[in-house]
Amino acid sequence: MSVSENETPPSLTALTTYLLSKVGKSARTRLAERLADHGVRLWHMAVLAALADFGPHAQRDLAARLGIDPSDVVKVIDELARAGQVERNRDTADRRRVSVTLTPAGRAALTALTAEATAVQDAVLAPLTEQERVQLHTLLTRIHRGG
Amino acid sequence: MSVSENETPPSLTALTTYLLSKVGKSARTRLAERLADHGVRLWHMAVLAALADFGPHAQRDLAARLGIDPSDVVKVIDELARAGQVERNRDTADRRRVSVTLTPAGRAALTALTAEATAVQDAVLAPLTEQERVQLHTLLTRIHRGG
DNA sequence: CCCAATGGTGGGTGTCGACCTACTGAATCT
DNA sequence: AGATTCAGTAGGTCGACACCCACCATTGGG
Repeated sequence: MSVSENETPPSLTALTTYLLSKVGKSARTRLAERLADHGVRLWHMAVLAALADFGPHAQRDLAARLGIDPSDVVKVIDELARAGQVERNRDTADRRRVSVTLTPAGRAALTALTAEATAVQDAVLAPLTEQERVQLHTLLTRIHRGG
Repeated sequence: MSVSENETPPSLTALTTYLLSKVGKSARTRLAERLADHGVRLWHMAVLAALADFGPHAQRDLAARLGIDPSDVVKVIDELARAGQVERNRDTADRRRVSVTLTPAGRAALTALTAEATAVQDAVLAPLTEQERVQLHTLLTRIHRGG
């Protein structure tokens, strides 16, 4: 039985693509696990964040902003509303639209979720110094905006 | 109708966790699409890479190295074998084991797939300078080894 | 006033990855 | 030889995610 079976093939680690997808997935998974303890998934947090940052949205606008299907937004909002973190109100001007608003409970939930995300971040970025973390964040931001 | 509905919530982009998972997913998805043109998925490439870098493996060892379930390795190897990129041979010493070997066709396939990965990489990392790409790769490598 | 377009809703589909179980043939231990 | 462990295999489950279509209420244009 050979000794070294733990190492990832260098052919893969040589590819930034691979590292990106691997590390990203690790971050994603860990975060998802933490969020699950709060009974939410990643999209719930994204919706709460969008509402906190930009105020009330029509559901259609939420879908556009977050890049998800409108019919999926419905389901996420359903669950957030059931948890009292979000409020649905028919738009008085255009009664087809539903305006979604963050409740105080929702804002509190977002704070808690953000704390979880930060915790995961500390764990994932443990091997890096403070300065390197900033560096990484800057690089990722550039990529994110550009692509 | 508000003007700015395209921006991602700052609450999210402030989290390296978020950027990591988002950018990582983007890389993953793009790569998967390219690989699909060759009729393979990510695991196929990983297996080919492992065989190229470390030589023949028992299927069990492949599973251990890549961190996937042995029963899933079977399916991947099935497909690679059907494509003639890999050879199954019973280990003469321990006839329970199946030694999996890379064929020349497999090596050629890996080269092609690596080229695709590099292409995706260029696209994803387009906003970065050469030096920054190296920087990013170094940081990711540290994280990958550490976590 | 009728018709087309729009926002929201419910339901269903397909893929993918991770996982789990039962079974086989072979090796190993006693 | 018998019992136990191990490698591989076939099969199914489950959750997440993305996507799609049909339907309803409403709006706005001709």
